[in-house]
Amino acid sequence: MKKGDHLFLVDGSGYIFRAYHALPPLTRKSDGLPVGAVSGFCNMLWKLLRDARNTDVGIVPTHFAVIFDYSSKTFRNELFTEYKANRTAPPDDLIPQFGLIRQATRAFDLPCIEKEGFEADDLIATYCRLACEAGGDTTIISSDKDLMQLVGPSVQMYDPMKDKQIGIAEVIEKWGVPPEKMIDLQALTGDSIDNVPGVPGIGPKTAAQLLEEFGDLDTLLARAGEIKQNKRRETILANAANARISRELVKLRNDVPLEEGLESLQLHPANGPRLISYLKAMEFTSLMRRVAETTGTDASAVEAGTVTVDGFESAHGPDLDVAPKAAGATTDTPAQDGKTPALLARRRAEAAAAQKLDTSAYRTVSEAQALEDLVAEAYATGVVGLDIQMTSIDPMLAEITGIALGTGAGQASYIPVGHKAQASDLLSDGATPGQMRAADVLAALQPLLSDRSVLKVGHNLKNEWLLLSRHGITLEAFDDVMLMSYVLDAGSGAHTLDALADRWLKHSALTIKELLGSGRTGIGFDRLPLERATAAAGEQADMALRLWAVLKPRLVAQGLVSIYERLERPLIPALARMESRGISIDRQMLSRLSGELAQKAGALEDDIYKAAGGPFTIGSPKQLGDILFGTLGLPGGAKTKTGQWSTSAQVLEELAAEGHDLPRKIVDWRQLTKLKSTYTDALPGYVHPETRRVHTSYSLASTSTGRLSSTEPNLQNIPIRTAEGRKIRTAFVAEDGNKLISADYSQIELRILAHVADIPQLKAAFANGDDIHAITASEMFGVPVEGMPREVRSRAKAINFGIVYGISAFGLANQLSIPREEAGAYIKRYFERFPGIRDYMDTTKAFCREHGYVETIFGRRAHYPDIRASNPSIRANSERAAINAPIQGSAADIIRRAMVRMDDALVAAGLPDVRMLLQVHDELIFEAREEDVEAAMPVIRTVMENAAMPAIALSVPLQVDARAAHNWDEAH
DNA sequence: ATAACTCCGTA
DNA sequence: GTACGGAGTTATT
Repeated sequence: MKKGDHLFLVDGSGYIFRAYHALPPLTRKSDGLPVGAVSGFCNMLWKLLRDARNTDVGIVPTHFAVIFDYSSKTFRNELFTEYKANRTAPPDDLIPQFGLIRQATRAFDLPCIEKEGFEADDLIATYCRLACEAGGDTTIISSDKDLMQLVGPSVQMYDPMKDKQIGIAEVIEKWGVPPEKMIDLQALTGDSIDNVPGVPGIGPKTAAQLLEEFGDLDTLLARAGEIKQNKRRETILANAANARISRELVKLRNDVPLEEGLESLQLHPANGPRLISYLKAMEFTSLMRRVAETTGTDASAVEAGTVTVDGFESAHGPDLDVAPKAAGATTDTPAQDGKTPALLARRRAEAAAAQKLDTSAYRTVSEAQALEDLVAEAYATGVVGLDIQMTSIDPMLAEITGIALGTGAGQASYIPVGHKAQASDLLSDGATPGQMRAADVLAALQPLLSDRSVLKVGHNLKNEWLLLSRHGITLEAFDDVMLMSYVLDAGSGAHTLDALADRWLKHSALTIKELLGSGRTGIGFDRLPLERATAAAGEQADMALRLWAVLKPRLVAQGLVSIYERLERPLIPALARMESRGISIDRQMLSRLSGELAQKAGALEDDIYKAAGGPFTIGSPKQLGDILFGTLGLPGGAKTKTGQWSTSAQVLEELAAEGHDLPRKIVDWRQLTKLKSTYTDALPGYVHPETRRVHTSYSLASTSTGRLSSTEPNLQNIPIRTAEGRKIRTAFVAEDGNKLISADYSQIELRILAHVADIPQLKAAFANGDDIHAITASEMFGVPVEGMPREVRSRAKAINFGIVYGISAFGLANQLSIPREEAGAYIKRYFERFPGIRDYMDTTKAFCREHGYVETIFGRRAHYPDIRASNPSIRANSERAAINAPIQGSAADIIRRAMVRMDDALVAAGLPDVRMLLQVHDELIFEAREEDVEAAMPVIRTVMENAAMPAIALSVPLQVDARAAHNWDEAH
């Protein structure tokens, strides 16, 4: 063991008792063997081994051991016969689990350590000392206070059930003394369960206070006479001997002679087949599935091992230790060289493409017994496809039409609940017969949907999540194939279910259009005959499940599991909650604004017609172009790609600057009509009939960079730049007694650029809180920051933005309205002053050319297949996008992390009523009761500013500005 | 009815 | 120069 290594020591015995009491009882299905604690233990080990990085530990171990008590007799009984004497025998259903847990440890291929005469705690103390001497760090997996004395600079504890780290600060917080005084504290308080006498009447608070005052136990006992409180002084004096004995009992021995040295605790890759063999024998289906996925083992090829059970009649009968009877899996060293998951992924893809999708076995479920059987089948499989058909694409408005569950390839069931008579049957509008009541179906499915041990696989499950939450059901344990595809293939190909089925299953699914028709003649899914509905909905659930089998191994093979699990999947509940909360708008104000805008636009229209010599459709660029550049003979500028004269704002502005009247009026008219049609007229139409609020929908998978997008309505493009536009923002308001809080990252993309390109001047400027554009201008033009002309700073600002967008001389020239040569000179100058930026751009382009994608600082990928295009213009487009994506995408990842943590952080801060409502790329908008606002703002800022941690320690600080007001305009 | 195009609102 | 979504017009189906 060496410096940088990290040893995990699991307190196995401690865990057994804790898990037994904390976790719900669980028995092996086939024979009723109690296995709750074993299951908890296995899940915990797997989590620590596979993704300790994703727990509060945040570290991947290099060494690992599980430590057990050998027996209840130890050297402490010689010191004090009554030690642990009043321990009662463990409960009957816990007894068989002791042996099973040791077997589990061996199945995990981990050292299982115990020693006669010593407690597990002594062994842990000894390994801690050895690791410390070797320069390594240690994490003790336990929350037992008896072990807290070991905590120090290189030793921490971790509570796996609460996902909480315990370091020096946490010990002090909990007990009021630092770890090295824990022994003295426990000597004073004693422990009734272990029969450690201590001093009667002294609890942790008093003990901490005494130790604070006297320093340590010996000093306290020597100077006990000085204690003012009579009773306390007397009991301490009378129990001094007990305190000293107690100290010996609680003090851990760190000199236990060990058979296994640190080197034998070195962690090696999981033995997939061996572990699966054990898990199969224990019938831990869902963990087995996860292990199989991750290690690239075909679980069906591994036979269940045998487990020995003491003190319990097992149907599996007695046998030796766990051992796979057949190592039928692909390899014994899965995941070791990275080839196996890739192989598995490829094999799965081939199998999926080869297997024809057969819908003939789909069933329609219309009675309680069949539904019950279906639920039982789902539990047995452990993973099901899920698709809910709704009456609207908007889950805030939709009712349930039917629910499809896929239980295996070609196996799906559809439970119709909301089908109505067919459209052709105009006379009856009643419900189709053969359907259960929605409420009964939901009640029957609720346990399954909320059960963490059964994985629900669907496509774009945010809608399902939101709909179910409206019915009081929390969807737990789900995977979303759309998000998996997005993580794997953002930038190359669509992520719709149809597209994925086409790509991976070589199956062309029925499109909505084919199924329901469209437009006037189209019907709703609820008008479909049950037979066709079953085929269509079953197919969706079936496809989702099959796609999962293809995409999950690909995630593993490409090392993208963490992105998916940290940055994508948890956003489903987070966004669903935001969408369902919605935001309040002032409809009166919008209607008043509409009137004003109409009046102003109308006045302009008259002027425009006069100047043009007659009425025409101002909104038609074609007609407008004809009039401006034909009839009126103004000098035309740019052309559009179809050869028309461009009438863009930029062209019109230039004409206006030359003294022409009409173009200015057109620009103004366009602005007014844009605001009216897109915002003041459209927004009220989105107010929900019941909540009276506007509920946007966020799309998680529609950008190439990782940003979200917002639709129906798009609340990410509400005006702000012009005074006229800002009025629209003031119509976004808080409820009475509440305020809106807007918190936005300041210059997050430039900060990320400074970090990834490692630019000393920019990093220093951000660290000092300087004006970044002024610093840039100063570097480039040699002008001092003090008294810098506005014009100089704003040029530098445009260049900074340009850099983030993958600058070109052409683009910068356009932006600044300067000749291209001048823009080119600026860029050259910029690269001279900041050579790191050019390096970043060159290496990013080269990386993208080599791999076909670029990565954010967290490892999210964005693909640019055109990066190798022979057409220079297409290639250059991809290059700029590739330069921008890591920056824009990293910023998107950071705010995603903040959003994932936000609700919990607010609850933990005692602010459960503060609601996150909107995200606008670098801004989050909340609604809070007025009395909560002051407390909420620092919590929000802290979560946002620390969102990159602990995964990435940015070399530049993040800064968040937060403001509260009654409306969005004033809050921003 | 749908698609393409142009324009413009945001970060 | 990056990333989006939506409205309106026009041409096509």
